Amino acid sequence: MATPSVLTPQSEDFPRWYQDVVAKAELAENGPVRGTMVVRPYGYALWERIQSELDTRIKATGAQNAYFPLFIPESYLAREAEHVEGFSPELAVVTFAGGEELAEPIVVRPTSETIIGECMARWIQSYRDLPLLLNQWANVVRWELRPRLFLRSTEFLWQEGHTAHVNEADARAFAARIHREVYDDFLTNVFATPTYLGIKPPSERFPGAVNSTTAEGVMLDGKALQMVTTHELGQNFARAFGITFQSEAGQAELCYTTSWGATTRLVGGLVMAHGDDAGLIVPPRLAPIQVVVVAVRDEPPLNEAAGEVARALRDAGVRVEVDTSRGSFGRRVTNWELKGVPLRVEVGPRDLAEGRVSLVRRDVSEKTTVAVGAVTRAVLDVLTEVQAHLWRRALAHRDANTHDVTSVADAIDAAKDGVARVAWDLVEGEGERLANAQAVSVRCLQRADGSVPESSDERDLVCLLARAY
RNA sequence: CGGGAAGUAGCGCAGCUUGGUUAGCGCGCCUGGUUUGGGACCAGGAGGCCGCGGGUUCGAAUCCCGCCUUCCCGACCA
Repeated sequence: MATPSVLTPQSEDFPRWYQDVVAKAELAENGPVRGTMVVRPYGYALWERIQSELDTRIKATGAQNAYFPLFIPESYLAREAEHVEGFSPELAVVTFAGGEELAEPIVVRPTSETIIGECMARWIQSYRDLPLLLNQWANVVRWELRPRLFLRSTEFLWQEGHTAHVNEADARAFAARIHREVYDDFLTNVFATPTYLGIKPPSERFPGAVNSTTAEGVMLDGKALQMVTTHELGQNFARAFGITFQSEAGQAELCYTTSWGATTRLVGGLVMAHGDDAGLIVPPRLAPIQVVVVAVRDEPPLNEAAGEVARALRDAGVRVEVDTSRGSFGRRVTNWELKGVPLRVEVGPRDLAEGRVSLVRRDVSEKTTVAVGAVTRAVLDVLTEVQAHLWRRALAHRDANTHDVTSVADAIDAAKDGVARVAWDLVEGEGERLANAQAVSVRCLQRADGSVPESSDERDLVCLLARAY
């Protein structure tokens, strides 16, 4: 079963391979304005699955969805000094509308802390109104100099959570909960992507945050990708927007706020975390199509059998599709492999004669046969195994590409094609500058045991360095 | 935004150096037929402001200028 080469091989040119997958799996294409992206139906189906899984988890924490405007008065951003400084270079600003020059320029949201902060200030009166837990699904715009589909686009889709709390401990605990129960749980159990959980060094923090967490994935080429992030915003935005509450004791106090997000970048991460030279590989629990049933020939008995198998699987809760397209068998198979459907059920004349069907896993070149009556059980088992195998494989890849080192020079060297782990004390300051000069950055800080620190002031932290998307 | 490469049919490309009939090829697409267990074959067919704008010229895909877009490498970022 030699796999025909329809893509640039990863080993030949990884960025080219990535683009080929995005194009040939029909995930997305470039829009007419630089940096914009047309997300095609299959790419959007992947995003909808991501949305659905995250949204369920977000709501389980008590957060509620709402929607805030795309347009934000420029003056809002200016109220938080670091925030405006951080985002100014990538803002799209509307200065002309309705046929005339605007009195005050309007910013297209790069993120919504400011406009939501202004609402929070009005909505929160008393400690009884806290915590206030909001989330929105929206598009945002950050003018990108070097766009890449999904990984870095000028307009992208995301979820942004925004919360307000009575004190620092509550805010910190909630951000940590989101990091763990929403993001890490999703990345582990659905996305099958092991990450390094940690906090960002001060240099990489969100503009206006006092602390940012990250989950850094290790892609197949050894580069790191920030998959998700949470921020403790301290009282910075509360101060800027007057987000105050009356305490139990009757005192006016400033809230502590958080924000946290996951973006369409995850689709790019999916491609680069699990794909191979035949295309995308989607973990079963994420896959919009978990099983495709392919009749080997376009003949009534085969089509009927394929339809029956699909019906049984659908009844068992499997997301299944029957391939009813014309064209040669090989062509159709190749297309499903490009799209990364985790399991293919083939129904051919020989199968039918023997009362069985063939199962072909996408993650490994392995074909098995199973009696028609046992298909559902077998498919469920195989999907479970594929999910587990993708996790194990990605974990092994992450660990094999992570190297413990004891000097800045070795760290920079090891980070050229992988992740370097080294004491933060060695790197902080001059070492970080040296690394940055070589396109290597500090991806996150962890405690020595790999757990997530509460702040970068903790002693004896380690840092992970890598090249990053 | 700096350095490099490139824009010709849906995709990949040739043609440009040396301006001149009707702008070609492969894949894909449409029609008909034969096929079908890993990208099938035959025949017929459709599809082009040659990236956009300006200039030179009797005449521009081809020469000149400007702009836009894409890709690679850097600085900024989820």
